[in-house]
Amino acid sequence: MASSRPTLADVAAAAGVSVSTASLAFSGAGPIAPSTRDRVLTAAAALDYSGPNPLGRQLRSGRSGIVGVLIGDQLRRSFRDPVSIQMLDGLASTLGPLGFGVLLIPGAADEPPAHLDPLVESAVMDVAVLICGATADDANLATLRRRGIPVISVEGEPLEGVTEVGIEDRVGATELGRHVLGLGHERIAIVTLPFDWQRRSGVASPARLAEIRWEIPRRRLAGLTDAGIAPVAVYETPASLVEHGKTAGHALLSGPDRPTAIIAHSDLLASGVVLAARELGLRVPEDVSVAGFDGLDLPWLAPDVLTSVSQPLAEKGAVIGRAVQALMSGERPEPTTLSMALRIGTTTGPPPTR
Amino acid sequence: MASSRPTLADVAAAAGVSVSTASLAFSGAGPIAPSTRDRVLTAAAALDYSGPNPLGRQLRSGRSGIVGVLIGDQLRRSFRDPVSIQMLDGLASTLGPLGFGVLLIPGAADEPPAHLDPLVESAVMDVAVLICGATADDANLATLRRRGIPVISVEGEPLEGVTEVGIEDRVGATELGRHVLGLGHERIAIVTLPFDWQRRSGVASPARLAEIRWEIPRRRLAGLTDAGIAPVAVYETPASLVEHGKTAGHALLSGPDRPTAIIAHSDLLASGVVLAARELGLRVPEDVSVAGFDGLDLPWLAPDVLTSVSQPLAEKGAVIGRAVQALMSGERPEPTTLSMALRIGTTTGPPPTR
DNA sequence: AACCGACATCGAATCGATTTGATGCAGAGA
DNA sequence: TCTCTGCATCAAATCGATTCGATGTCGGTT
Repeated sequence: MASSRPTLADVAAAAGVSVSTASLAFSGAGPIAPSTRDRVLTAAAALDYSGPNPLGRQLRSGRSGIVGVLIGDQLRRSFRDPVSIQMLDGLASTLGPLGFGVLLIPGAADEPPAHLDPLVESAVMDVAVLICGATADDANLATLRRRGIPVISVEGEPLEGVTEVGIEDRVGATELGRHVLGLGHERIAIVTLPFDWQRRSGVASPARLAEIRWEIPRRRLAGLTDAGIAPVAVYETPASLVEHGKTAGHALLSGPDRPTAIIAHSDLLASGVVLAARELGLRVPEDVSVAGFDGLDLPWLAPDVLTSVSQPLAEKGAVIGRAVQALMSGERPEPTTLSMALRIGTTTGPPPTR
Repeated sequence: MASSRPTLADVAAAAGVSVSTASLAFSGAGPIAPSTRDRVLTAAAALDYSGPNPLGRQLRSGRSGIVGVLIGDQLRRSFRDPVSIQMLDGLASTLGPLGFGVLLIPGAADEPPAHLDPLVESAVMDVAVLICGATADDANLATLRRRGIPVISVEGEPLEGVTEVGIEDRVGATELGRHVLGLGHERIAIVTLPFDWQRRSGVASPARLAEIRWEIPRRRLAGLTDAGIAPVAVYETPASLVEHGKTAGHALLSGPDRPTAIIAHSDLLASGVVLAARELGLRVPEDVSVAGFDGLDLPWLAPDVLTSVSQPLAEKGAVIGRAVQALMSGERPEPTTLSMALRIGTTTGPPPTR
């Protein structure tokens, strides 16, 4: 009593009212005389009571106000990608004012995860957001379903009972591809996001290209094919990081018959390619054109601006936030697909005349 | 019953045992006959029961398994800094296996925050971590104290009842300063982290230098002073971002009597300075030396390696994780101060001979 | 045969709040 | 004066689990 923190019952006793009345004084849900409320609040202040314990409230209401965000990768890697960060910021900004908190659930260090994440199994959450392109055989997804937690999937494949939020990246890729083709390029190479857990690094064989597991590289490659691009090489990277783009750029630009244009599946990869080109003494875009994906502002490339396809990251976060809200009010929100916009920068131009 | 999810009581009824026995079957805390446990687990599987509801467990135990991390800034800005990310990754990696989740609590968009963050006020958490250098007058800190939530403060000022985790950045700054002085530099400029909520941009006046509110720039400046550096200019930036470093670099290196060395309070700022120097046609380190703080790997500067003072970011996260664990077992963990290590890269050298 | 201890199981209290339905009281209308 | 209405208040049930203390049963010891 003296040692532990005061409870609503203590406050009610001190104010000389019942627990229910004290509850009403805090929640305001129900009729209460102003004088009584004041008395309760005064007693609470005197006891240094900091408001109703959220645990009790949660048990009663069945709501925790927590949105679990499954990163599907280690934070270290995932959060070096501004794409994740900006979306998460948009999400947190939308959710915060609604009283929701974001619980980070990082992926396992071993890939594919051998054991289920204990947090997915046991953490309290009202809604889960898979921000990593979920697939149907995802073990985490199965667990969330069993627990009865509504799921929002970002850029994943369409799944039964899951709210989708996506971007038109296939269309965006096609636009980007058409832009590059329109400049007159014929020898075009592609630097892709990882195909699966293997996260290989190197030029992908036709066999490898036929077994792309993850949705995002598949869609973006398909979009480029739609544009009519027949790449001279498709280079797979282990993650969307500058250094992997650099490695790919060196590999693609060092050999004979180098491509005149390189299209990367992310701006981070593309910026690595630009850096590699510069290191090799190649001018961008005079000697080689480079295009990316996402539409980020990359200060270290300035004054160059990457040609890219912009996705509305903050809006993506906001859309997810609204979907969370809708799920909490018992609605089944519609799947949303956000459009992308071609951004022509300074890193693409006509191919060199030889 | 049929509509809502099954509870432990339903499982117990189906298995023909009491609720307490069913609880024992799941928790394993107490003697139970293997046959009985099997019966309960079978009944649970038949009912599609996914294990005890964490809300109920939490109310009883008073523990939520959630660690609140107060970012103290917008995610967007804060997470563009690899320092925060890597530390957060270390923290999440340590906490995850212990069954703790990380709840992100972003700072308000308006600065200083006019209203209290509702999450600080009401979110469930066992421990709060202030990763942004807390000051004594922090409103969030007061709220957390009132709620009786133990607080861990990273790189903040020493505060009553708060567990400190810090780095020896004052000492590190001194080592870095000695290194630069030892090379023979006399005209040294400093690019600092923001002094307070105002987040000004530009050369700081002596008056301004006397009223630094935030701990980190104050300590790092003090460390450089300890080394015997009397800077020709101290340039304050609004945030630790590449573009702000670039702005500062342009301002400091464009005028007459430019400094021969620039020391920045973060690697991100320092890398901006390097980029600015390159844009101005200055060679690093032949024309100007640049040093940073944190010891990050910045792929876009390669093959250059920034001279810097490394802090053990992953270890910092791990130390915080262990402090959380200690606080949960009722101990009062000792404050920890991690040491830094001078890393001499390729961006510092002797001053140009004129 | 009486007793004791170990062990499995159960009933009931507990955690801290919300919420429903009941109660009491005051003022208005007949 | 009696009743009816409306409002403030309260007692008790509820949310879903954990845990303490009690009960019952069985085997073994003296």
